[in-house]
Amino acid sequence: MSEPTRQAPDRPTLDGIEARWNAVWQADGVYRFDRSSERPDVYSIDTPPPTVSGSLHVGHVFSYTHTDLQARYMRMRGKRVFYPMGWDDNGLPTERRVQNYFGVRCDPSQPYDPSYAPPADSGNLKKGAPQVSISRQNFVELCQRLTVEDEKAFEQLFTRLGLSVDWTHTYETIGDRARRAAQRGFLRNLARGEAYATEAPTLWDVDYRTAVAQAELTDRELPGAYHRIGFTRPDGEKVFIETTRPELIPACVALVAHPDDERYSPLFGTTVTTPLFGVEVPVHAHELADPTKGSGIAMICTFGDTTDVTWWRELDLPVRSIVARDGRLLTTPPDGVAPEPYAELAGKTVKQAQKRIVELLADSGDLVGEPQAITHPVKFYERGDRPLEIVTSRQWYLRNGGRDADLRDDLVQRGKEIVWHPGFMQSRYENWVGGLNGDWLISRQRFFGVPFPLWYRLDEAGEPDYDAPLLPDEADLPVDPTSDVPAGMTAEQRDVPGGFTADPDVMDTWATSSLSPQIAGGWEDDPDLFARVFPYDLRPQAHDIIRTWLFATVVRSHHEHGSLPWTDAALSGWILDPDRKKMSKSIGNVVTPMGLLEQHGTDAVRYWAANGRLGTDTAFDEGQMKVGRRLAVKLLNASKFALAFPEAPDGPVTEPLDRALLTRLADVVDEATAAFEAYDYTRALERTEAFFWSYCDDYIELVKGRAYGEGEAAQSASRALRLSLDVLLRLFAPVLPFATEEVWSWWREGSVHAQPWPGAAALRDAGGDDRSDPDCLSVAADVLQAVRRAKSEAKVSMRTPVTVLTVTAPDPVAELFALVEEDVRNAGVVEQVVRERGDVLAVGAELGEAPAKVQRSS
RNA sequence: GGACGUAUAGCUCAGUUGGUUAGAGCGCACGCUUCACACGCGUGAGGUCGCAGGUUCGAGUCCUGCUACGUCCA
Repeated sequence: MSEPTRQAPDRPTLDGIEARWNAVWQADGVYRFDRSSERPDVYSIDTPPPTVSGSLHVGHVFSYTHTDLQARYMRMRGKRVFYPMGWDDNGLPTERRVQNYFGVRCDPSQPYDPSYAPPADSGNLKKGAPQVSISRQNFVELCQRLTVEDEKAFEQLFTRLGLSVDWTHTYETIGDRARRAAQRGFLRNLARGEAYATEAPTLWDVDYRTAVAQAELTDRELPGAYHRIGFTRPDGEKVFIETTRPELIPACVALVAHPDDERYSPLFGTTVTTPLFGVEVPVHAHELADPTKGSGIAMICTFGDTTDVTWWRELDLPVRSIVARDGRLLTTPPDGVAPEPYAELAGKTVKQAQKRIVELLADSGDLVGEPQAITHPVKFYERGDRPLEIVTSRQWYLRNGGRDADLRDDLVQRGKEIVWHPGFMQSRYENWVGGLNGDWLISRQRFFGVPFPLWYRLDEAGEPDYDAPLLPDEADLPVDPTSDVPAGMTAEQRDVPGGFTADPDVMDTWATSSLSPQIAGGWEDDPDLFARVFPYDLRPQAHDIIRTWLFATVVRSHHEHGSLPWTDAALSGWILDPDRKKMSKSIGNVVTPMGLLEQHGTDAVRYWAANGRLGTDTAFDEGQMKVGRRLAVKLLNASKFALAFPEAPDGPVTEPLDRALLTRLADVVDEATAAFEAYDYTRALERTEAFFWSYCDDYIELVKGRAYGEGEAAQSASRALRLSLDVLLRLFAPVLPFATEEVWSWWREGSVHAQPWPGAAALRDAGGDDRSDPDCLSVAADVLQAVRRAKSEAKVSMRTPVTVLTVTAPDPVAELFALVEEDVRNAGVVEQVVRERGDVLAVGAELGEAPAKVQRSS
């Protein structure tokens, strides 16, 4: 540890302050978790693991600062803070990046090659370069290799931001511990019947070629067109439907209208024939058919949208699939569909097929009139580029209340048990849980993720037996079923009849990150640690992922532990650009977090972040950072002043002005403490800051003359200055960790961040209990302000003497003024004071000669 | 269409359980080299509290309706 300078420097500065104190904090382990702490003394934080592929942006700086403010407060309150950090390097973004960087492609059918080395020209590959197939485990190793670099950069930024994270507690969502936890969690879900696999129509991204979950959907408005198309009744009459997806006519399995729709009720139970393809399909009634939409009768296809799935299931219709997993039409038509004209559609993309089929319909006369252009919401995977299709596939699900009212009620109840900051975020949670329409689809047909730890026996025909999967022992986790072999089998039996095959899927990223409390806390790996931190105290995160990360974490904990994962959830808002839109990429790219920290200083950026209340979207405002920097600089300078006077021997604070100051500060301590207890760090800062500015502008000016003097009055000033500074530094420490530590080192031992949070009692004792005293400070400030106004209006220097100051006041105010008259005379350069009685406070000032201008000595 | 949130000075925001004349910072204007600070200090101007009703002795604050914006969900 570097030796503190033990006195204020001549010219205090913020330059270089971050690197200096970070080094000291790290060396001293100021933020290290004391794992001998018992649970009641611990404050544990379920830190969000940021996605590693990509870069941190201003929004991270914002919300991670919020968490750190609370962590620092709790630490000063005497809590042993468990503040780990995780990296979410598992998932699609990393996968894509590794493919491009190393020129590789994951092929789970490849065996693991322990000696594999990526191409030498990694990182400089041309676009479209051929990709080498490698095993999943090799691919995972490359992912880990690449993300290590990013994680270093992230740690550097977070350190520079002053996060009081314990960097000895980190994890990666693709790391061994996380994979072990995710697989163990899954196996236990499976054993309890909370996880199950089933073959069903599933929303499918044709580019990523994976199933996606409800939570990952987003609606986008797209242009489309209603095509009015005739179906033929047995008697030759036409029935017209209107559809935006005419290309699905070969997938049509029925028509449907509302049961009360008299236009179509005569058709219920009859059949019609599809145009072009000549398939006979039934006409059904169903409440979900909207009589006001289009012609009021719709075609049901397998599958155009989720309503089709509902109709197909409830009306017990056959499957006639035409869209393959790559988004192209299947090469052979479904049963019963005429080979012509299907043949020329086979292999086309959905879009190409639509164009051609519309031409065919127009030629055949089945298309009536011009297509009517509309815009309508279309479901996309949130990362996807093309609309989702629905394909039938075998997928793993985790019960989350989407198909089970009792479980849903339990999870809603869990939501009520969480203390939400701010409270209204609870309704976001309830809306989401109430709107679930299926269980959580957790399998993904991807590679870089946690594999499902399962194998299936193959029968003599090579068909897998899904009903009795082969499971690994928990002690062997994590496993990669594509490389590891189930007990009692040999590698030679892989993928041969009578042998076994691996489950090919990986888990959704959320299925791992939803175990972040378990992973960070050493669930099962380190039961001693886990017992000291779980359930956690705080889940901080942004409000947009309540439906994903927050809800998923609650589900996992509910199933596994029968409890909440944490007691409190703090939801940060968004960063808005100056036009009040969500921070755009262009601004986000120009303004890098590190650049901001370097330009304004960390404390300044934290000050801006601290001004954003939980749950409130906040404008990106460099002006606020400049204000924050001024505050930090001011703190250095005011501290230098307060410490400029010799430390008085222990003794009472005697002067009324000093006693008033301490009493007022006691009120601020109470308010700031109450605010932090309610996770309202913004109010705590606001109160502290307002006090501090009047401290500088009024109190210091008033006390200055006396402090430069000698005797008991000067000693009272010195004691009050040091006592108040000591408290102010601790109040500011969570927001301005660097500036406060700097000042602390000038005159105190240890780190300010290891000090107890200030209490009001000591200040009240020192300030005395005379209830009328505290107001003398505001009377002094009022009179001083009037003196300044007189000088300002006369446009003269503040050093201009006041020859006669007339103070008119009612008796109670006059008595207060009498207590501080000497301090006011000093501060205002007043020669003579005349007191008069009056109903309201009024001040008159006769100004003397302005002092000669002096050359400023430097 | 539903849920939630927001609307106060040119800008960013406070305003607690209703209670004197609605506050702060930034910006602006005018000044001041002042012995902690020119990365400073002082003073000042600036508001129909989104709109319309209602409750009340009294409404920025409570109730109802409406409008605009944002987010999420259909």
